[in-house]
Amino acid sequence: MIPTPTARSDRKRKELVDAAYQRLASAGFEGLRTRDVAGAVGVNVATLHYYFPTKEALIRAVVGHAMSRFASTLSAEGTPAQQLRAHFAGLRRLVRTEPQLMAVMGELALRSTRDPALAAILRQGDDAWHAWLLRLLGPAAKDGALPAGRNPSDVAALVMATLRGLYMLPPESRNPKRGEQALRELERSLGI
Amino acid sequence: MIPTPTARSDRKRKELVDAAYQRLASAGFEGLRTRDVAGAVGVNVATLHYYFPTKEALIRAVVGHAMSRFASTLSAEGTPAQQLRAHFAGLRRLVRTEPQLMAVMGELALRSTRDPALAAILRQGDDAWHAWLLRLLGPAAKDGALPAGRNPSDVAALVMATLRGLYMLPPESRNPKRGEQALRELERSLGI
Amino acid sequence: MIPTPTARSDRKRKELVDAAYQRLASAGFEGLRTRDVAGAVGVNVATLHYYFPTKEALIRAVVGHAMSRFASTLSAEGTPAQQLRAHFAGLRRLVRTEPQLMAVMGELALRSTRDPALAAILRQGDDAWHAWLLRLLGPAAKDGALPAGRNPSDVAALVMATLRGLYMLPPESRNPKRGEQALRELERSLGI
Amino acid sequence: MIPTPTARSDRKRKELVDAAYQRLASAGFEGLRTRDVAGAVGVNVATLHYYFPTKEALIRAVVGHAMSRFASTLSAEGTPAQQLRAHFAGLRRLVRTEPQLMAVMGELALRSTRDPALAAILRQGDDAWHAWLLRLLGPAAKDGALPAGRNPSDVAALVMATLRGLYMLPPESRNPKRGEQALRELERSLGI
DNA sequence: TATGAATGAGCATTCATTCAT
DNA sequence: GATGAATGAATGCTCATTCAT
Repeated sequence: MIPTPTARSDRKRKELVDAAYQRLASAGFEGLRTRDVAGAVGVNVATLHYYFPTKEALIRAVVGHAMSRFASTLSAEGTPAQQLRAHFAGLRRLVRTEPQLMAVMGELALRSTRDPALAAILRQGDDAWHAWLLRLLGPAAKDGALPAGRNPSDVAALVMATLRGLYMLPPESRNPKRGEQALRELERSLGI
Repeated sequence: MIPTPTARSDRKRKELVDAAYQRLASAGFEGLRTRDVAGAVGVNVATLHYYFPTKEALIRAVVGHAMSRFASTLSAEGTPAQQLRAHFAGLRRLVRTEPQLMAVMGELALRSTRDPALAAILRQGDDAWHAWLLRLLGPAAKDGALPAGRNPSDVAALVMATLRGLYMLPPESRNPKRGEQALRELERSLGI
Repeated sequence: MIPTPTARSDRKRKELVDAAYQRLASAGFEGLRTRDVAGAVGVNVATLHYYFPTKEALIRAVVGHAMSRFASTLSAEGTPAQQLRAHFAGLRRLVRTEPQLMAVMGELALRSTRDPALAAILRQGDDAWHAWLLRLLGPAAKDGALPAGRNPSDVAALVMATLRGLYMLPPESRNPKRGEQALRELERSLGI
Repeated sequence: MIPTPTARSDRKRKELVDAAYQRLASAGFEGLRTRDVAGAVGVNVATLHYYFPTKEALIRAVVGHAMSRFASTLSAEGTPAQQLRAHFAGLRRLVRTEPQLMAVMGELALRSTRDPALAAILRQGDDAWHAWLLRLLGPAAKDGALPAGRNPSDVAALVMATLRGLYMLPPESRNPKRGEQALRELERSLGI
């Protein structure tokens, strides 16, 4: 089937968003240039502005893309314990197969200080993540899988903080082996 | 005593570094401008370049400043458990009294992807932090203060990852209450 | 009767010219954009370029439109004195009902410095206007309606200069009441 | 005497304003480019922006320059009739020696439709011009130099409208001889 | 030491124009 | 006839850096 004009146009939009996403991951907001993004897709800068009126609009689209990529990690099946394990495994895999995502999330998080709209979006994602973890940790607490006396909500917050610390800040800034250590220890403390 | 030329010169260097540090915290690398830094100190941009040949050189000095500020958190006295408690309390206080430091550390961490020299410096700090925690957690493990079977080195890595996640990424990107929850849970899990 | 393709095509051309005319009046050459003109008619910019190969061609058409609108003021009936009075009244009315025309004429006049072809067209209009006034003022001079010793050609030139000064330069640049004063005084000096 | 830095800086500012003034006269607002202005002075565009933060600021300075040039025509000595004659002669000379001024005034007048601040400035100039003419025409009316029954204020308004029509719209848009005719006739009607 | 003045290279954005469909 | 998509060449403005004084 020949793609309709709209479909082709949609594809180019996505290509541009993806190119911007890649550049944001590799160069940061500091080094994000519309010309580079356009060039990566093989089009003129003016074409980029045909699809996105401003750089800001492009960035918003990248934010949406990153958030949806991140959200995809939260879908799983099986028992709560299995899902939790799958979540950790999924993140590990994601970091290996698409390290850009975490770099982008880190950039977005840092930028949220100066961009209230972005902050709101990130907080929404944060809430969704917490709610999702809570659904898994609640039953685990009843089963006794979670050490007695631990509040599932607090545990979820701890898990999130740790995973952020591990993944949203680049491994280059740490001793490489320490990431694996921390993750293992976190899993152990959750009994998974 | 009248400050010698060198002493006065040193003071101006420090003023410039501090101004750059503040701007980096508030505007990020993305918004760091030499003119603003010079302006904050009340001197001409050209003067800034007299003290720091390039923007890069200024940034290096800021890195040094931030690292030494951070290292100062690691000095403490008392029993290991007391020191650990003091470390957490110190970080909490630091975040309140000098929130810029963590913002700067986050910016530096993200930048380390594109700046091997910076990455090396951050890794050194990381190692020092880990060693310092290990000195506190080792005895704790022997005392049984740490739950049985937990490897002090892994626990230290977990602590570091969590604190990074909590402090080096800005609170704007999270649900505000979740930070305190995570920190409490971390302390609880360490038995402090 | 269904309009033939050519008739429909002609109508669209006119719509575009009129839209360009309106934009020229309100935004000046400085702010005249082909996209805006096309948008005002509800068509794509490419469609505009189907009818007018270049922006210049569109402008030429606007010039023609403006000149013909202006020429329409010169048709009148009655005695010379009546016609002269009607001319003044017509201009007054025109300024009220179609202020764009004078704005456009002003823009064109200013542009004529850099556009010899336009200058030639305007001079033609100028000559026609002068000839027409002369036809009215000549008899008036013989009747003694014009003060003795006044050369009708010179008087016509004076009338034209004054009306240009009053109408082709926007009222915003003057004290508003001064326009009516000048016009009244001009009429009085002509004995009408 | 060696010019102080400020004096040299002032000179460059003036050079830039003058270059902008010339470009505005020759190319209009439509064709006014900061790069051209800078180039005419032999400096980089960035230098232009060192002196004038925005193009608008430069334009404001040009407005001030043009207004003061224009105001200089209003200073004269002698009897009212002599001054009036000198005013006309001065304008004639100005048009010959500095035709740019009138072109610029025309551009400013046209722009005043879209620039309220500019409109206010032009109206001030208009008021000053009217007041000045009134001071000359009032005595003339008493002397009987002005035909009986003519209101000096109205006559002044007529003079201004005519001179605007003659000078602020470029001669290219008219039959060249008509300008001189109109001016002569105006002078004759004023008895000078 | 300090600065006013200057700049090259670059940046996001604009705009008339083109062309395949 | 009409349009969505694309672009080359600007355009106003920025910024780290240089240099004569």
